[in-house]
Amino acid sequence: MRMSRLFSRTLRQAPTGADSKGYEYLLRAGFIKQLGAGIFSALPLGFRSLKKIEQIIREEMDRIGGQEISMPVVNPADIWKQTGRFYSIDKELSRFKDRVGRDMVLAMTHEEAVTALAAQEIDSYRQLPSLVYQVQTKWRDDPRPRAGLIRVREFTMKDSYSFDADHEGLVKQYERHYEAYFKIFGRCGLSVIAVGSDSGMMGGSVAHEYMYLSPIGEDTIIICDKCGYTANRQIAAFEKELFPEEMLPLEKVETPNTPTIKALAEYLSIPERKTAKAVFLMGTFTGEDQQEYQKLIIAVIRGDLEVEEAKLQKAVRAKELRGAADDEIRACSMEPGYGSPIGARDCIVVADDSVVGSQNLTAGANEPGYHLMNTNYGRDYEGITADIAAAQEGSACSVCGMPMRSSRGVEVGNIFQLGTRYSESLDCYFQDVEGKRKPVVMGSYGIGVGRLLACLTEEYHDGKGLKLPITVAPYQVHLVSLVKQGDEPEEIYKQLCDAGIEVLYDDRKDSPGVKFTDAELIGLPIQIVIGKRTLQEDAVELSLRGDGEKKLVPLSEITSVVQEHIRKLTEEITDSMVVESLPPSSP
RNA sequence: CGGGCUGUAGCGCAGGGGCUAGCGCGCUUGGUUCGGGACCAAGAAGUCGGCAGUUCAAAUCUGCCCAGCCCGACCA
Repeated sequence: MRMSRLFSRTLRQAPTGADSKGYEYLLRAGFIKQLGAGIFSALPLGFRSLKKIEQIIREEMDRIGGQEISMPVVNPADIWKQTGRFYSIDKELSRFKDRVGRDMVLAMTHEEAVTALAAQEIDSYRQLPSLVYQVQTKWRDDPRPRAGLIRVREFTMKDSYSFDADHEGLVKQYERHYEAYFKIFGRCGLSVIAVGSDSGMMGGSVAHEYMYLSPIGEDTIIICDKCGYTANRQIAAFEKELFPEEMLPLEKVETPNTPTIKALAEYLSIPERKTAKAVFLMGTFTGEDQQEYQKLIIAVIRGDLEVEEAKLQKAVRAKELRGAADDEIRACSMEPGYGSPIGARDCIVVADDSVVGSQNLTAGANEPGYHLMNTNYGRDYEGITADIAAAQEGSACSVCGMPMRSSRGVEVGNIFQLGTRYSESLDCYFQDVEGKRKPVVMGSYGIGVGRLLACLTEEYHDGKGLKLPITVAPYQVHLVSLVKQGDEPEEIYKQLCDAGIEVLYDDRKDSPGVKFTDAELIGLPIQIVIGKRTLQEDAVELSLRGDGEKKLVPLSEITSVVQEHIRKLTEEITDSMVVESLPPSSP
């Protein structure tokens, strides 16, 4: 491609709002352009990178037996009603009516569509196992898009769906994906870790997320360096130290101006672990009649711990949680800042293991300025008991007991064992060897293509611009011509193209400085400079992005030398690839 | 959805009741230059986010709306 003809251009200054370096360079190098909040166009350079990522994904999906298909972005709402997600998902799912008034949705994922499709195609065990995938646009009306391509509303996703006759089959396909994903990310040059995750709105039991560890990530990952346990904090287990004691009688004490655990512990001179904290949330539930209703939830946890809302939401099976307002708390006979489940009414009490296993905790008296000492679960109040505590930096690993660390991560892929939830509700059944009708056992597997590119640009840049790995860079070679006369540049360009090498050829009439700066900004892995000086020696200058080392290459050897570099650079990526297998004891 | 900030030329910004709305970069034309964001000259380009109001007069003041960004809520 000639740069004089390139549709996009580079920007000297980043548009405002480009807060991360990766995003800034994507914009400045002319890879992407924003159209609206969380809505982006891919320009030629960005589009080429995205295509390369997709190609890698296709190859690895094909390798594990995937067959590519394409499913519609617009779905009739019926199938979403049948699985219940039309009702259970909030505004993130965009709905509209067609001209006849039929309910339609913009697919945010394709479990419904693929299950409806499989229901028509699959009727015998002989057709199983099966695996289909697509690279398709998704729309999710995220309440707050941000961070460039990391969190957008419209995006491209590779989603695959496995169909099996039984759970063992599903596990096999799941394992294959588990490894294939490491190959995909590895070939792109991104190191990720797989962590156990919450299955969220997908339902199902086992799920993993692939995390690119970075401070810009919005997920918190808990990692045990000792034994290798990793999990999203939303489900991360940890060992809680309990403090069992003989129960003592309740005692009401005056505790002015102590609405927080910290203030209370200081006022009474007791450690925070001797207190019970009440966290009030309003949960949205769907009743048996499909009607939504709200109910206050009081989560009780030991004062030295924090509530993990995802765990809590799971424990109470709420569709949604939000912080409760003060008057909503008072409506249930409790007092914000001095609250406890003792004396509460019309609400759901959830007690963390920590308050079940530790006695004589100081909790609110539901009266401003007063607390109760020696409250005890079971004697003074009851409710659902569960682990609803958030693991933190330093929490003890539930497997080996060592202190764990926490890290931020970006979720670039996920895999779910769905089971039969979708096949049952959409009537996707097959006949087994014995002629018995059974629901197909399904798995669902996603990779965010744009998000992956965003992570790659976060990982691969320096002060001057991008330096994407050769496997995903839009072109392999940046050919910079500094000479105004002679046919050499055109000949070299043609020669490289004819050899099947991907070349971005800077044939513009700009000054050398402009060309060098743009070459660094776009950051293609191999850079070739043709100058008067080099031509006098019948050579060009070749350098690799990042190492700054320049060497002269004779004109006659350019193609072979470039091919050798491409081979080596590609090899370096594949050599450093680490493919892990699904740990046998995984959740 | 709550809180905050910002909308003026392609990008980055200045101007903040008064007469033809500016600057840098970019763009166009001509010339010079030619290995690290060159120089000279001449140009093109903005209904100042929208609507309404106040005023003799609004980019400027007020209200409403829209859009984008940041924090939070939220989120496969």
